[in-house]
Amino acid sequence: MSSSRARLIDEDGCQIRVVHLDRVEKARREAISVHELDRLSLTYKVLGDPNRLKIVMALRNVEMCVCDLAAFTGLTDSAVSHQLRRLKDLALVKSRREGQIIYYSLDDEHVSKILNLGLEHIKE
Amino acid sequence: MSSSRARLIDEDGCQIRVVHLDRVEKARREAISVHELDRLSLTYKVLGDPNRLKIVMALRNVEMCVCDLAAFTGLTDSAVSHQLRRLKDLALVKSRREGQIIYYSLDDEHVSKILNLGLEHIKE
DNA sequence: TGAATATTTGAACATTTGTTCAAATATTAT
DNA sequence: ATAATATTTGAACAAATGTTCAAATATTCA
Repeated sequence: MSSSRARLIDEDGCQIRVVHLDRVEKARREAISVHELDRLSLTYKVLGDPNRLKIVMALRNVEMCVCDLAAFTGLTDSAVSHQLRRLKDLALVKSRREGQIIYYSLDDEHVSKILNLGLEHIKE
Repeated sequence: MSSSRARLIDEDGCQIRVVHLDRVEKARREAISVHELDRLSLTYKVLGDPNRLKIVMALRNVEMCVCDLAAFTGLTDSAVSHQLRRLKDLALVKSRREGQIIYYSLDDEHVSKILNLGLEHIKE
């Protein structure tokens, strides 16, 4: 029997109930760092809003500026700009300036791959 | 020149400023449905919380029960159960009962692929 | 049956989030 | 310079979110 019921003392010294001690320890050993976990969850979170996702989906096909995205989403320029900043902070989109206009596009191939996998998943 | 500045009348009949009309129309043509957009954003949103993500990451390797996940995450059983329900509602995890214990695991290959891509992305 | 364990549920609360509005910045054209 | 356009910024507010707590289910074991 590879996993059996057990008890475990956690960081605070409190005894906590555990069913499969070996599994919990394995999970702890293989866990990513808190920093990576936070970064990864922020990455998904930023895709987890319909309007931001709509923006990102649009950028799969073409480079667009704030005005374009505002027209497409029905949001104000300001709202789009706020959302683009969050997307850029997490390296999901990048931008380049051409005169007054700033063009946004997806940051790299990972982003469109994540979107495609998500689409496949919901279409089952 | 494939795209030039233009104006556009939106659904409300309001004139809205647009820089690249052709791009906006292309984005509109190629947009997924509102239903799909909502479902997709919910899928990412559910991964967008550190504790839920920690749960999902743990389930990449082993099947675990609520107690195991509570021990691993440091959350109460109740909190884990609430989060698992959300994950299950969006088909990110599935469960099977064995006596009193309910074992949770990832729903399908898409989920671990999305996690791997996300990890690759943040590690650049 | 009744006690013990594992999990779920719903309401309540504090925190976080997305949008709006007004004002600021940056670039181009006159 | 000044005006016009494109975008950004910060504060404020309503709405959504995650956790807690207490109580309810579900299953097993004696």
